[in-house]
Amino acid sequence: MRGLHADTGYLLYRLGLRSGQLFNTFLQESGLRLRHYAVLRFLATSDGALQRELSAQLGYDPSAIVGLVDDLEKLGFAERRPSPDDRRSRIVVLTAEGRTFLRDTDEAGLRVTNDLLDPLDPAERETLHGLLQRIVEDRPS
Amino acid sequence: MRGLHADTGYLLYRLGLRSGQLFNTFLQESGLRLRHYAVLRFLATSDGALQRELSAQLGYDPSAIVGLVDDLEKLGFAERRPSPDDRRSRIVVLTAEGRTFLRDTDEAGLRVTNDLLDPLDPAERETLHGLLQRIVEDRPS
DNA sequence: AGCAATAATTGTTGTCGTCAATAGTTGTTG
DNA sequence: CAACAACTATTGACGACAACAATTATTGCT
Repeated sequence: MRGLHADTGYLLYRLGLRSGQLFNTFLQESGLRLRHYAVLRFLATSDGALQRELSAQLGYDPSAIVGLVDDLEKLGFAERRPSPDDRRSRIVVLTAEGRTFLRDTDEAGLRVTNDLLDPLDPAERETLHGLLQRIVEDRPS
Repeated sequence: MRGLHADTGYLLYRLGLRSGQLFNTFLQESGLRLRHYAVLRFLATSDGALQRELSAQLGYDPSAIVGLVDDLEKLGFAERRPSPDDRRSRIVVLTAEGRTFLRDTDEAGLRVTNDLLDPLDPAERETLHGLLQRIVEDRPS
């Protein structure tokens, strides 16, 4: 019988852990963690999102979003604005500082990924990326 | 700027989480978790391993191994034996019950992985597996 | 004999995910 | 239009989990 190392699902699990660790150590100096970074980058694409949208799109619990946005507000990278349509909702938007931060750390983030994918050549990375994306998109969460 | 979803490292992180969750829910009924299962399957290949070997090979902290082996012993799936060479070390071996458990759950485990990789055809799964294995083997931990 | 290194263990800390509960607001419908 | 159900953000609690530091017993070195 072969070890669990041979199973693709387990490989994904192990690599996911390692990837998360790499990202977190890279973000450490800025006081953020991976989840903050994910929120920031999502905000950069959407230009304003309700917290429940962040929750749904990123797969984090609504209660987790609260703390993340709190932290980002404290750092001045994002802010909550009242929704004109619904007074229950808050619209979270990226600030100018947040945008600057993203631009400054963009290449550093890519370097982390490049480091992880070191043993693969560019074509293989492209292949891997495509396969992973197909799996993710199959059942979004 | 594209969202973090587009980054391969982040995709790995997200899929790793999902894969771990799937495995854990599958193992739930047996009272085990993913890490227990990894230990069991490693023991099945090696027929006896020191705890520090489990730690090194599986990438878990030595202190984590203690609890895992404790649980496996309580369930009767593994046991600690004194090492004849070194009284500090314990040799962890799979019991007959542990072997039976592995045989019974083997196909269920494969089904979990198949479920996760549903959108990929067999050739693509092989490709993905090969790429992931290359990354894992590059810097084992 | 003395001292550094090692194996297993314990304890601590911070993060994470999930779930329950609440306050305020909106939508529905009887 | 009044009562009630559903929704939004928030708070709080709990267990699972990973990463580290510290401890004990043992071994190897010299």
